Amino acid sequence: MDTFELKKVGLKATLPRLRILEIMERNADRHLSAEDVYKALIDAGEDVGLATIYRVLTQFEAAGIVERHNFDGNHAVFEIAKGPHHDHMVNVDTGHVIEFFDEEIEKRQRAIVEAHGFDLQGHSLVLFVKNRT
Amino acid sequence: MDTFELKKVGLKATLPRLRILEIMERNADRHLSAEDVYKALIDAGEDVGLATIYRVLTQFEAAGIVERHNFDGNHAVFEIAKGPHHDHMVNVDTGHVIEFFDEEIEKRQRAIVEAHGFDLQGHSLVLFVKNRT
DNA sequence: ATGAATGCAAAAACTTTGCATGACG
DNA sequence: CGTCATGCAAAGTTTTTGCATTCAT
Repeated sequence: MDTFELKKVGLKATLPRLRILEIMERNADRHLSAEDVYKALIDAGEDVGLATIYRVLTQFEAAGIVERHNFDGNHAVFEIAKGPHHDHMVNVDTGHVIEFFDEEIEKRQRAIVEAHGFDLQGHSLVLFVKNRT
Repeated sequence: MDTFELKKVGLKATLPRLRILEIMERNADRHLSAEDVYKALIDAGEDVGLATIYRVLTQFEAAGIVERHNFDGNHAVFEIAKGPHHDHMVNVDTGHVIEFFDEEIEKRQRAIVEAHGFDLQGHSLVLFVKNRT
């Protein structure tokens, strides 16, 4: 049960939160918008409000349970925070999202930030790609 | 005069477009929202509509005159497309944006995309940093 | 029991669009 | 002059908020 997962981060184990967490886990390989989660729950016969999805996903983000991304500037998508950090490649033809990790890039980022006298808090890297013709 | 700059990319040299281009050039070191540009023009006594700012900035983007960024997911900012490509560092304490370029990162990006069998169309890299305490 | 969480509807924030008028080439 | 661009206002999207009710502990 995910109940413990929620209590662990100080969130009451309410039904909507459990359902949303289930959806996110069941779609661990995808990036879902708030609307996507909402539709999935409505389709499953749950009685939930879109506002709750937004509120809960924001709480999950703060708790480190999910990550929020803005691949396009129009709407946010969420993915469950599974294991190690990774960045994303978006296929502009299909919309598909591919995950990748490159230690070299991570290392350079840290070096650059150091050199400017800052601490790195986080980063967002998205590569926009096309199928090779 | 910027008239030629506009005609060069196939845009009629209208007054609003010239004014907007001026603002962008005068603030080449900043990242302005559509609202910022709008206010600057209103303050300068120009009679312009916010819708025009959005339309023109979108055209400028398509023409390669400006670049659009989404540092946060809430609103777009624009900067004049000056010289060579660069990425951005956002100071989360102050909101300041610092530009940087790293050939190593660029190179790795190309290599990663190659390895996945794609063509790189573009990328978005933002480092979120904090003042060292 | 009691404070937190929810659903609904309304509002907010940003951006786009329809249309009549006005400006560019 | 014909067309394209503009301003205004209205509509569209996505996300947030207020409030009465319900739920978890």
